[in-house]
Amino acid sequence: MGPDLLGRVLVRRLDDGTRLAARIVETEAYEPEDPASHSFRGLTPRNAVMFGPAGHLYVYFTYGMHHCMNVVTGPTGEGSAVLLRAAEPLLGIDTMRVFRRREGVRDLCAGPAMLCQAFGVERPFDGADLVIGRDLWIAEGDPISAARIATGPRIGIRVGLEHPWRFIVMDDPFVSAVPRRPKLTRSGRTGPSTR
DNA sequence: CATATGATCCGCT
DNA sequence: GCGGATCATATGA
Repeated sequence: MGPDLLGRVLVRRLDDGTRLAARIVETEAYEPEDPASHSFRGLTPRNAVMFGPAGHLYVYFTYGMHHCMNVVTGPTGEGSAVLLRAAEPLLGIDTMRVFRRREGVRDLCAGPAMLCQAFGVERPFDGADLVIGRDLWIAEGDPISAARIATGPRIGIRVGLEHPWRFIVMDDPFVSAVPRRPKLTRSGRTGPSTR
């Protein structure tokens, strides 16, 4: 499901009618048996939406200032979701600039928290139904062939690194920054070098 | 009640 | 490349 969201388009309609849209180029999958997943330790008020039906949005707040959004994927009761990490801005770019307080198009949606900020998605959207939603939904977009999808370790976690569940569109300039170097010894590269 | 921690970003070096 | 910002959430006393 993680790779299936690549190429699809996240769309938001603001109250004033303004439309925001961005093409998803980077995702990460989180499964219930995976210690890095918020669902790993069972259902809590915070992660309850993860255990609900697929197609809904799980929004969480972290680091005291950032929001991130996930698309729930598994059946009710399972606790699976896909984190939306980066996207290519398509519509409403000027509005995104205001929300983000950044000018560069590449600085608008190049990270999970940036994406949320660019779309104005915060806790109130937790549990939103993306299938029938009129304010936030996901359009089909253009599918990405498997040959153009690269995988690698997920970012910003300290457990579950054995699962290569980060999915990116190969050579796409809108993917988020490469992770903090795990620990370089001399020279050489680490992680999925995609830029 | 108290405290530790984080699926991050940004500014400064 | 590093560390600060900044607080909801979960967990233990």
